[in-house]
Parts: sequence; structure tokens; C-alpha cells
Amino acid sequence: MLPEDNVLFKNITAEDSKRMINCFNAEIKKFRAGSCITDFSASGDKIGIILDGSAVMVRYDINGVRTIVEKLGEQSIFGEFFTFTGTNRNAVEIVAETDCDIIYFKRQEILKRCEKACKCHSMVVENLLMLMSERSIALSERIEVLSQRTIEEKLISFLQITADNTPSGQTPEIPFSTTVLSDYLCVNRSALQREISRLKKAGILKLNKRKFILHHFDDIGDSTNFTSN
Amino acid sequence: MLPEDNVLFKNITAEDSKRMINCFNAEIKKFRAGSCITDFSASGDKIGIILDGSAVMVRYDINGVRTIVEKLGEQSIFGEFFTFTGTNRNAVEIVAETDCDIIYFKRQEILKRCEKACKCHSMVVENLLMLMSERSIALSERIEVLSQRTIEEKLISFLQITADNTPSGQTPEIPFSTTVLSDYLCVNRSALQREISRLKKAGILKLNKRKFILHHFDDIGDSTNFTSN
DNA sequence: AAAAATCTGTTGCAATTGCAACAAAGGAGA
DNA sequence: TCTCCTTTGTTGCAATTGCAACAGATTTTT
Repeated sequence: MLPEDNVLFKNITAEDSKRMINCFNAEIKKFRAGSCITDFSASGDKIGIILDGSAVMVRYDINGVRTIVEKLGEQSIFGEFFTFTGTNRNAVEIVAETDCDIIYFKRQEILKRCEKACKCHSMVVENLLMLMSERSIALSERIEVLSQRTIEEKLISFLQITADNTPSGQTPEIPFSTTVLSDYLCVNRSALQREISRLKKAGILKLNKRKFILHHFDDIGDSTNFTSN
Repeated sequence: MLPEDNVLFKNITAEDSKRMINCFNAEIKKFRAGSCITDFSASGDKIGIILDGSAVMVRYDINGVRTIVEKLGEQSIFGEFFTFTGTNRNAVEIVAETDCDIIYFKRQEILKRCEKACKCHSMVVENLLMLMSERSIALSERIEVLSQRTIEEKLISFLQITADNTPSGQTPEIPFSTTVLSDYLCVNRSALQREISRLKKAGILKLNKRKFILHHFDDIGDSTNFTSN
């Protein structure tokens, strides 16, 4: 994706966008799949936006237990400005899933009064506001999932939200492998597998590779019914 | 607190703030302790800020299980703009803990180009950005806690973050009763109580009413040690 | 194409957590 | 002060989840 096409410059002409990228001293960096994009130990207060590729924010606690904090796709933003980077008891990193192009801005550059009083400046700030709003909502969704009490509820909640966020006409898709999904739901992998198998046997979940259909179980009411066999 | 003293008007004179409160058509409402401030079913896209008092964002799922989503103190902001309001499978509400004064803004009023081109406008937007940043970090902290795998880890993580956020010189304090805390950590109350008792017996946690001291257990390394007796 | 590595799916067993029931302590209001 | 109600603290038992080990499937590398 062209740097000037990133979401921060929505509603701004390509010409102005290019000018601002200069004005902001933005940098573009490339990362290979699997490499660490940021480790939040010395990131300063840069704001990153993924132009191409995808990444995940992961945390390793002192026992080496991995948690997938967030999935970052194209146009996702990240930075210390938005993220609790944890105590010294754990390390938060952003790891490239695929090859990635990232554009970095300095937070002060975006926030400071533009000496040239460029009129597009406040549009950028508004765009940033919208991005942060979306991010807040995404974090809220994550909390919704994690606050479910059982693995089955976590899984269904996640699938439901994923399906709701899928454009109509498309088949919803789990953005992770099962192994990674278990680190996202913060549960044991084989216990998660057990629940997936149960839901499949009960006919509630159809799963083909990563594409899935979740049948409405609203009318069932009490999901513990499924656990009977 | 005076309406013009709210965080949205930081770095803006009282005079200008008052003018903008008019310009934005802000409303101030009072709520009694225990009453419902918002139920997110018809809140439109208003942004609320707590001027006085405290509240909690709660969710009830279809089985009536309660989750404390967020604790809101003075100067906290809330609104559909920031929050995943859930599927139709649950109800999210904000409930006043104490008597509350709330100021409401309409999102469009804050975001729209000010016809009078008032110069303070972009400062408000920047302040809003800072507030959202803080909120994102708070949500990240919540995810950090909920992503812990055991009750003991959830509890310690929560206490650690609470202690870290306490100004030095003050004794850290749990902002909830144990019963409510269990709904915040999304675990069973008596199971939580069991863990609290364990940590107290092990000398790691001192708890007096809601004030606590968490002794450094970094040097212990493996917290499962405490479970032995 | 073969070998290596990773991921999926399954299961028995152990550990943790939830549930229910109850006693004791603390607080609010009559 | 007494009563009622909520919260704290405890425990046995049941349900859920984690763990480990393994077989088969799938993907990647050589």
C-alpha cells in the first residue's frame, strides 16, 4: 500500500498526504515474517501503522507462557501510546506474521501545532481519533471474550464477534491457527480442542480449515446441554 | 467539580471553556447512587465525563452472570464511541456507585469543524486524544489481568498494577469489595477468597479492609510454591 | 520425493476452579 | 440496642481445565 493511502490520511488528497509525511518526518521500514517489529523496551513514543502484511502483539510472562494480545492487520495502528507495556514481569513484542511494511510517526509531530498551520493537520488528528476509537472498541471486544467464564463461552463469544465483524456475503474465518487461538483465548490448547470437537459433534459449529459457520444456539439457552455427550 | 474544570478542557482558560460548553450544547445530569446512568441501548453517540462521584460499567449475560467491565472514577470518560456494547446476548450498563454528576457532549459537536473556527477547538480534540490514550492503556491493563491463566496470577497481576498506579507515599487500595472484585477478575468468589487466604497465610499479601501491601515475590519465581500449604 | 517440523485431534489423569451451604463478622436502619 | 442484610471466610464435592503423551494430518524444507 502506498504510504499516503494509510488511514491516517483519510479525506486528505494524495498530494497533501505526501507533503505531511515529509512534514512529520515519517519513516518506512520493512520486516521479514517472524521478525520482531517492536519490543516496547525502547520504542519511545512512535506510532506505527501497518501498510502491508500482518502481525501479532504477543506477551511472554516470566514463565514463558505466551499470550496473543492483539491481531494487527493492514491499517492497524500500534504504539506505546496505546498499550500497557506491562510490568517488568513480562515482555510485550510485536512480531511480523508475514513480511511487513510499517510506517512510523512520532507522536509529538502529529500532536504539535503545525508551524505552517497546515489545514490538513486537524483532519489527521481527527483520523487518529477515529482509529483510537476503533481500537478501544476492539479492546473492549477482547475483554468481552476474556471475561467469559468457561472455554466454551470464550470460544463462542469470539466466534460470534468474528462473524459479526465479517462483511455479509463472506464466510467468517478464524484469523489464527487453533494453537495460536488458544493463546489468544488464554486457555490450554487441548482443552480448547476438546470444546471445538464437542461443538462440532453437537452440530453447532461447522469448521473447514479456518472458515466456520456458527449455528444460532440462542434458542437453546443453556449451553451446558452440549456437554452431555 | 465545575464543568469547565473537566479534563477535556485542560490547557484552556475557564472563560473559553464555558463558551465551548455552550457551543457544544453540553448537558449536565445528576444521578443517585445505585441508579443506571446509561444502558447503551439508546445512548446515541454521546460522550460522558464524570464530574463528581464514581460508577462501574457492568455487563449481565443471558444467564445473569455479572461482569465488572470497568471502574469509572472522577474525570473518567465513557460512551458508545469507546465501548463494545456487545451482541444482543448481553446488556452493558453504567451504574452509579455514589451520587454522580455527569457532563455529556455529542461526538459530532466535538469533531465537527467549528463554524467560528475557535482556536481552542483543536486543543479539545487533542485532550480527547490523550483521554482515549489513557483509556486504551487502562483497557490493556485489564486484558493483562484477564489473560493470566490462574486465579492467583489474575489476583497478583491486578494488585501489582493497582500498586504501581498508586502515588508513592499512599497505601494501595483495592477499589472494590471482594465480591465485586471476583466479578472484575471473572472468577468465582469463594475460589478467589481461597487464593486471598492462601497469599495471606504465605505472608505475601497483607490486607486491611481494602488497603493492601503486596510483598515482592519476584525472588520466589514460581508462585505454585505457595499452593503447597 | 523424502525428511523434518508443525499443527490437529484424542485421551487419561491431576490440578484448579466452581458451586453450594454454612458460620461469623460487619453495617445499616428501626 | 436489636434486627436484618450484606459481606467475609471456610470447606467438601463436582465440574472444568490443564498437562502430558501420542498418532495422524498437513505444511515446509531439503
